Amino acid sequence: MTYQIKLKLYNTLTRKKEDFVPIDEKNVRLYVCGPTVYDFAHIGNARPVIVFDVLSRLLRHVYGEKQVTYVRNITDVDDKINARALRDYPELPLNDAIGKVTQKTTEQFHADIKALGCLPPDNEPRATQHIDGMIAMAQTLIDKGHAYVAKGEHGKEVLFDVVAMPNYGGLSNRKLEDQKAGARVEVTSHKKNAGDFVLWKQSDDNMPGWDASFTQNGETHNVRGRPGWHIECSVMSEAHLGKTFDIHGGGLDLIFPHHENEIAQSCCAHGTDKMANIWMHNGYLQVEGKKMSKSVGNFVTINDLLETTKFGGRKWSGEVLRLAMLMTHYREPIDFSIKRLEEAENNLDRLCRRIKAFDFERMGMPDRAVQMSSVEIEKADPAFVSALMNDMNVSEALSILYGIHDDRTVANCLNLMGIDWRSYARGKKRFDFRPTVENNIIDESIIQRLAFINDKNWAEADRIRDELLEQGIQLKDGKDPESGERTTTWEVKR
RNA sequence: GGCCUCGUGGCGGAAUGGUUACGCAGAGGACUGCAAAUCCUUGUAUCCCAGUUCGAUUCUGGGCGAGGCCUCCA
Repeated sequence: MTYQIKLKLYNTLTRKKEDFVPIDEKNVRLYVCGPTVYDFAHIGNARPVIVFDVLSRLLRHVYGEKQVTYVRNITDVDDKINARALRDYPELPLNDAIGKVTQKTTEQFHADIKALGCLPPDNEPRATQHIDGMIAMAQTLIDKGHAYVAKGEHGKEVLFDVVAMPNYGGLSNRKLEDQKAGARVEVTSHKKNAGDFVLWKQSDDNMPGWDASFTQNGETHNVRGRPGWHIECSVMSEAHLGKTFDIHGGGLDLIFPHHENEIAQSCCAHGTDKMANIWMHNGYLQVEGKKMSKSVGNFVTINDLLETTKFGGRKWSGEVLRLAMLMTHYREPIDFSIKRLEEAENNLDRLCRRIKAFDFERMGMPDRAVQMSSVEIEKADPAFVSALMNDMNVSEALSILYGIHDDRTVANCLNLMGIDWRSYARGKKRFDFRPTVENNIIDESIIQRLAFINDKNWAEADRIRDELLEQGIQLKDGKDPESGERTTTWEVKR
C-alpha cells in the first residue's frame, strides 16, 4: 500500500493547517529561536528544541537528508551576560569576554539537549558573530524610512517606526490602536509611537558596547551600544537562510513581540512581504498547573531531571523526558508531572522489550542492534509516518506504534521520532546496576535457580529471584518453543 | 481593557456532522509451582445553555471555568 501523504503544518499566520510547499525542494529552510545562554536551560526550553528536532527529522525524511537546512541561534547578547562579561573579563575584547561567560552555559545546553536526542542544527549562529549585520540592517531601515534615531533616557536609540509598516501586527492579530489603549503599554516621550521598539541602544560608558554609527538625514550619530532584542534573529536568519525562507519556529510566547518585530524588521529592510511562509509555535509547558518561574518555586532544569533527584526523587533518562514531551501535541499546553514521566517510561520499556533492546545488550550482541539503528527511516510504518505528516500528530502516531509488533518497524519508528532506544537500554543499565552485580554473577544465579527448580526447591529458587530483584534485576521465565524447557531471561527493573 | 489558546472517562491524550482512538491505572481471563513479562476480554467521558441540522462532542452564538500574551521570557 502506498500512502500519498502531504506534509501539513499549522501556520500561526493564517491560523490554519496548510499543505507545506517548500520554496525550494532542494533546500528546505527552517529557523528556530534558540536559548539565551545565561543559565541552565529549564524543561520549558527543552520543548521547542524537541518539537523542532522532530520536525527537522520529518523534513529530512520527506525531502532528503541533505535537502534541509536547520538553523537555531544562540542568543549571547543580553544585558545580564554583557554586564558579567565586563565585570569578570575587563581586559578582554568584548566578544571574547562574552564567549568566556557563555561557554560553560552553552556547553551545558548542548549536553542537555543531546541527552534528549536532539541533533545539532546545521548552523548555530551566535548573536555576537552578527553585530555588523545588525548595525547594517538598522541603517537600512533608517534609509528606508522605517526607523529613526531618537534620544532616550539612557542615550541615543535607533527605533523601529511601527506606523511606517502597514501590516504591523499581522502575526499576533494586534492592532496599533488597541495597543495604545492597552493599560500596560508604557509611553515614553522620545518614541513616535508607544509600540516602537529598539533596534540599537546606546551603552553608558561603564557598560559594554560595540562601536556603531548611523546616518540619518545626512547627520551622523556615533552610538557605541548594543542591539535590540529582536534584530538578532532577523539578521541571523537572513545570513543563513536568505530573505525569505520556509518555516520559522519558536515558543508561543514569542509571537508577540519577538516574532512580530522580526517580521517588521526583515520585511521592511528587504522589501519583501513575507519573512517566512510558515510560522509555527509550540505550546507552553507548565509545572503544577502554573507557568514555571523561579519565584513560584516550580522551576525545573533539564539537568535537574537528568542528573539529580530533585524531581520525583530519582533520575530520569533523556529518552523518557523526550517521550513525555511528545505525548502531547506540540501546540497544546503540557502540565509536566512525575506521573507523566512514569507513563512515558512504562511505554518506552514496552517498546524496547518489543525490539528486545535490553536482551541484545545483555547478551553482548550489539550487532543486530547496530544494524537495526542504521536502517534508514523509510522503513518506518507508513501509517505512523502519515500521522506525523499531519501537523506532527505524535499522539496518533504513538497509538499506531503501540499496535506494531515487528521489531524492526518499531525501532525505525522510534528512530524517526529521535528516541534513541539503544542509548536508553544502555543508560538504564548504567543507572540501575549496582557495581556488585555483574553479568556473569547474574548468569550463575540463574543456573543455580534453575537447578533448585528442577529439585522443586521453590523456597531457594524464589530466594535467588528475590535477591536479584532487590538489586534491580527482574527475572522472566519462558519456555523454549521447541524443547519445552524453561528458559530464564532478565531485565533491569526499577 | 485588547488579543490568543483550551475545557473529552480515575489519569494522560487523539479524532470526528452519524456505534467517542490509543496509552496508563483498575477488573476478569490465558500462561506460570508462584512471580515477572506477554497475550485476550472488559467498565467508565465529550463544561453549561440556546441555535443550525434528520442527527452536534464537532459548526454558530451566549455563559461558566482554566491558562497565556500585551514587559525579558520557549
